[in-house]
Amino acid sequence: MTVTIEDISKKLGISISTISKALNGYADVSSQTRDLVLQTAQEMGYHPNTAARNLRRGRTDKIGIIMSESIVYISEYLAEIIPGAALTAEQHDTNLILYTSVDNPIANLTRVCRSREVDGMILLWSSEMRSMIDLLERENMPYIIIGRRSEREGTSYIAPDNFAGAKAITQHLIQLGHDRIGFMLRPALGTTNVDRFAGYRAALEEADLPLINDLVVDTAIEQRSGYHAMNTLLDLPHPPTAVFSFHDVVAVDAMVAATERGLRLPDDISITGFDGLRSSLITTPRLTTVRQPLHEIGQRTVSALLALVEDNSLPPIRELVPVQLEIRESTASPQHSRLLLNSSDPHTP
Amino acid sequence: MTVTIEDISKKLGISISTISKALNGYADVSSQTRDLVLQTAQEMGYHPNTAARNLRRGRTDKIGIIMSESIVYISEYLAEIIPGAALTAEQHDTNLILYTSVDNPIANLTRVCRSREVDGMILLWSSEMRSMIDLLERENMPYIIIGRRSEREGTSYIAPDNFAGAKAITQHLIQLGHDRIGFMLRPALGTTNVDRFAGYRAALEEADLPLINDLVVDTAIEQRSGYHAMNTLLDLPHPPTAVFSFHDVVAVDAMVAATERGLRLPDDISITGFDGLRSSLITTPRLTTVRQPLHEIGQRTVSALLALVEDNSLPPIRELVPVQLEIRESTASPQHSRLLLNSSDPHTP
DNA sequence: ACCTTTAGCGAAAACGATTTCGGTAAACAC
DNA sequence: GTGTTTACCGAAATCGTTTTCGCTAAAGGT
Repeated sequence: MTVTIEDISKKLGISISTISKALNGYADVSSQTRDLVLQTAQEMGYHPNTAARNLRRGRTDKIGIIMSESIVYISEYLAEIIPGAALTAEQHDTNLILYTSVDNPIANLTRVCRSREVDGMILLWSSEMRSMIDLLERENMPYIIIGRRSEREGTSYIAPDNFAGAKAITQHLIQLGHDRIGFMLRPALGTTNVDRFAGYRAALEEADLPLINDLVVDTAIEQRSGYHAMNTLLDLPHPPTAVFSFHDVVAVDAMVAATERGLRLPDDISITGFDGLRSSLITTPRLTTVRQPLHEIGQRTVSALLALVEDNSLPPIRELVPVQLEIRESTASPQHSRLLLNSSDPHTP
Repeated sequence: MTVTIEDISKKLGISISTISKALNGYADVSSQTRDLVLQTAQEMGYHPNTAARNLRRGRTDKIGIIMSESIVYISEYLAEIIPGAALTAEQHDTNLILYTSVDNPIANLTRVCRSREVDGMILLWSSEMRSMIDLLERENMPYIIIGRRSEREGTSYIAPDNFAGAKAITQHLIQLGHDRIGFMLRPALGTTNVDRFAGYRAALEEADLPLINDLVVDTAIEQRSGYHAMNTLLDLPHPPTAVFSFHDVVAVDAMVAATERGLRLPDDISITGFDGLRSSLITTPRLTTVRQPLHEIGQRTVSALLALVEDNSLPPIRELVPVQLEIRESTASPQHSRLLLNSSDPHTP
């Protein structure tokens, strides 16, 4: 059925070892036999059996990417990261294996490590991140965190520059004339949340604007949490004229809430997103946002991980990838905002 | 480092073969030693080496999904299919390997087949589909097409019921009172295009409405092709009052074109999508569309493929998955459409 | 003419599991 | 007491590679 190295050996009357060496570019084989072997292998359609090769070499040329149940559904984000990662992997003769750890992530990851199924692991955000890293360290499995800065010593990551992005978009709002700018947190997202909030705060500080606690509200991962957060802000006696949403999806919810209250976008209230997903392009008005180069993040993550696979004693790789402010139509000057004229009753503007 | 079956053997003073048999549930091992082995394996954190097991069993417990360069970027669609597939695979102790065949799909797929890297293959739409199938047949590799009906004899597929969906959404427009309904084709998509167009035509026929050739326009895969198609329709001396877009992304483009011409949605013109992607939910107004159960399609595809892996002599598996009409705010009665009042000059309604 | 290097090749040992086949001892049949 | 079954176990073959090590013959050095 499938052609093995032995088939070539028999056909050519050359030993198996020489065949293998010819195919793998060893020096102790004459160029004459090498050419013969190469050509015959090609003709016979020979490709080395993956399992046998992996077993002998102790290497699989596969890297895994593990996603927790919740992130499986954050599809827009993944949908851009993963192609970037897969394409880059393939350029290095490596493939991507998808792991979804629904029931028991740690047990699953343990199996993957101990069965030596992959050479390295990409970690997406997960609530079990800490114990996953513990495990990977114990098992001496190379890994890298994608899309999220980690403060843990020795870990590698490729993440967007959330601080710079958040600062830039806040400055944009300030330049438009806003001085009451809401911020929608996402505490569950750890350093991502910390950094974006820090960028927001830094921009306010530099402009000598106060940080107003009432204008900072939480959002959760569940659906439509941006809708509720927006309503909370608009219920304030003195609501903001601009809102920096933690990310695009939340911003879309927020736009719905604002529109339902009869507010005009962006004249009455400016709303921004973050991440630059496709969603941000098809709202009306289109969202001003910060675009993460997700495709590039996927690429660089794989490159970095493969470097770690080559040499696991490398110092940790930690990169913040520059992001891009995308000014669109969801932000404007607050000068004609009805929220300013009659701020005590935003329900009937 | 990693614990092998031999380590257990030495520790317990039991032969390797007995260990293996205990682990794999063979009958000729006493329940006493079985328990002992199982417990010891657990304690030692033993997991069988994947490569060794694959080599011996001639099976990898991996299935591949191959996507062509172009589809890599159709992210919203993939983003729902793939999680469904990955989750289901994992429930069957199988994992998904992602292949992106950029430069040379056939060479890539050949390698995957001949190196026996996977047990089966999922095929997404690709322009090279035909030669891929030829190859898979030759190599006797189980495969299934996802998301697209195939007319080729002997092939298996899981696809949405495009005909029924298209018919339902056209009937919805007819019931609203439209009698000039545009249709945006996507000839590149083969049977998908054929079926959706057939559904459209069937609905017209049943309602005794004529099929008007001018109202049927092409769209291509490139960006914004829906924008141009919409303009073509609106430039007609007698434009349609409703447009059935081939899919949601095209519909979004079409909405932009209509809005730019000062038309009100849905009063002046009704626009529908197809597929029910996230995009369709966040436009203003939200798109009436046909929702494909993408997650379920992913699940069923994997289940079917695994069945074929078990027994490749099975008759082909061909399923059309029911779809769901989602009526939202982008469609309405044409009774107040300005396109009807002044149909010769839609530019200045 | 003798010793040393070099080029090219093949035998054989891994890699870590699964699975076949035969063997032993106890249980059973008669 | 002999023959047969049964329950349990282990030796060894096997999957298809890679890689080490030794061998032969030719080439080179003096």
